Amino acid sequence: MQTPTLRDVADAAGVHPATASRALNPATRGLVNADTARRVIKVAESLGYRPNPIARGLKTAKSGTVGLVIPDLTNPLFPPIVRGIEAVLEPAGYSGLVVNTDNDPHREQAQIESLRSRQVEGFIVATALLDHPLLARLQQEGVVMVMVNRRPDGLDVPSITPDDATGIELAVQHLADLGHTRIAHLAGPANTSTGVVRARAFRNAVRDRGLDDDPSLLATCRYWTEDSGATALRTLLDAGAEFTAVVAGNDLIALGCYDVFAERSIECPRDISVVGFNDMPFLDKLRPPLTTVAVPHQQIGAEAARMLLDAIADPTRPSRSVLLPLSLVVRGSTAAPR
Amino acid sequence: MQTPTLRDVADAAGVHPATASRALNPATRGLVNADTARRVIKVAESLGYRPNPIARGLKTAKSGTVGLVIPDLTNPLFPPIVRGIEAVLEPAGYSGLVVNTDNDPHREQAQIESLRSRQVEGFIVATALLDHPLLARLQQEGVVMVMVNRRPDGLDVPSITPDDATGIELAVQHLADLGHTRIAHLAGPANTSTGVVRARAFRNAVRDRGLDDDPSLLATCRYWTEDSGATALRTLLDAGAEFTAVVAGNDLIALGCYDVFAERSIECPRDISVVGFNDMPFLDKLRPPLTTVAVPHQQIGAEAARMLLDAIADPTRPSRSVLLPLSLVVRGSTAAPR
DNA sequence: CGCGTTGCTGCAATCGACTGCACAATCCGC
DNA sequence: GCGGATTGTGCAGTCGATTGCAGCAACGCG
Repeated sequence: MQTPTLRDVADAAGVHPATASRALNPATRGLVNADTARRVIKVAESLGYRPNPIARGLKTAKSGTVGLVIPDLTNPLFPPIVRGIEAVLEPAGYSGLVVNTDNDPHREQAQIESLRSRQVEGFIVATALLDHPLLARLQQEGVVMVMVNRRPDGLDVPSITPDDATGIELAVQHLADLGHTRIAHLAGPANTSTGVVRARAFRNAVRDRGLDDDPSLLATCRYWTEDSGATALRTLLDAGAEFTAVVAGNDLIALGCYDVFAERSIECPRDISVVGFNDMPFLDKLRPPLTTVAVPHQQIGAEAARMLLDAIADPTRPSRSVLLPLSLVVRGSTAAPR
Repeated sequence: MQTPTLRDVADAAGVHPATASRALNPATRGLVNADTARRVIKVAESLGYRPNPIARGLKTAKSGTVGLVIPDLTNPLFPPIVRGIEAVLEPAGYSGLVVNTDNDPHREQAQIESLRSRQVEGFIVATALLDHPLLARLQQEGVVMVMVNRRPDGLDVPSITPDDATGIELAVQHLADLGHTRIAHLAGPANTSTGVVRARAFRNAVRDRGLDDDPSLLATCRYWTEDSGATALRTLLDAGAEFTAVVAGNDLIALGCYDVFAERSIECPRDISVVGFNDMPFLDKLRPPLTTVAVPHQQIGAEAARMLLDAIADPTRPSRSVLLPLSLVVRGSTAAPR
């Protein structure tokens, strides 16, 4: 016999399947005589009974799965988030279905449709752009979801994001402490909330400290990539901007700076200091090791999963947004200006 | 109305649900009048009908999901493999459920049990140790699975692995061409097939080329980690072994070497050359950039998924094993010996 | 004209678990 | 010792799609 069914358990325990079902379900166990329940449970165990989630899902319209929508799993940012999510999902009896959108709206839509037809009970979305009609629609349809890392405009959705503003402040403060006064910022894409939030935080931080707040020290990257970072830095340099330090929108952009440094034999940190953002793995192996803002990715994932489970349990619960605190990891890419 | 059901489609098309079902299923469409089928399909489309995989799964005992068992998603080795897998699974209408085992046999067992109760139709396993009783048991029970990256002993399971032997040969050949004659090997753990295969390949390659085949030039790492790599290299160095190049069991072990170089002010590649294995991301950003053997991870994943789908379609199909070709990426960590 | 095919469609059961409702058994108080 | 309340269980229908079997119509052939 393959995996025993509820009926097998009921027969073996000498009760009706309905009774067995109630005995096995903690929520309805109270309806059953305690002795009977115990007996059923024992029989179920000895038979190695495992409820079939498919059958259960058919009746209850619950699948025990949630969709994880991320741009690209091979971006080192996301694996820790996914692990954090699964760490919470698993003990709750849920699993996550991961899909990659490559930031392509069509792909995203198709993937989300596919997940919905798979009856996922909710979504954790890491692909939110500032303006995101698809998510707005889902939201309207009452689909449960939680945003991580990004926060879309005008959408009342729970979100977990790092405290970008404070992170940027840490970076700027560190550079200011070292004596830098002309600090450039290579901002992330303007259509991502992360990009604009960090850029705004940068200007505020610079102003608050009375450092040079010069628009010519700001360049915006088209994508969150090394190449875009390199391009942005070249633009700044070619325009003749003068600065002794760079706050990069994220680590990949900072890596792009390293490429430009090599091209133009600029020495880091002697000529220019650089601070990244995210603390990707292996940054300490770079030469020089990259100073960066550490983001608790795993914790972000865990928090998001918890929030999603809450929302699934009670969809009327008002949406909260959580900002997670960051810290600066000082390594070798920052030093006092010459 | 929420998502329409088959019954809705049937009603709208004026046919019996059974007919609608047959019309919508390509495999049974032949049983239905072509006109009727066309009509049903059109109605289904206009209603936005999406079959409910849960209900379908209940009847057909198929879930459209497969389990992906990996040690740790945050290890940069795995994300590309997972993407490769999903790229193949998705168009076939399957999704992958990812679990992390952290190489803990208990956790692995629990995870696999959980996946089985979720009715996955097969497994892609990346955690295989050389001796793996659990997998042997599953195999006996007729569970469909495919192994990636590792090949367990005495288990007749399809597997996709990089052609480790050839990869190691490429590395050794490259070093020999540069003029190295005393080459050390920091082998991966002895309980992993990858570890022993590469170590064996190393000895053969060295012998074949008439280089020094000295047992004192071999150290085995306990784990596939930076720390283990560093420890192994220190052991070799402390024992007074003389060599001008190191072939590391993988990139992480090679990174461990970098740490030791920094500790003992050994200059790479001037004093010692290093070759890694896997071509993890961002290796080109190291100083010096790491020469390594590139493994087509995404392709490995894709191939594994294809094989698994084949095996699901026809479980009697004999198990094949595929070796994927590798290439050497020469960067800055190798040079001629002084 | 009658009988047997063929082709298409409908009926109803099924997968495994859940659940509203009815009914039986027990218990209580009076 | 009887009516009514309180448990505890069983019955049967349900979720949505699939499928073996039966039935019906049209058609061909003798």
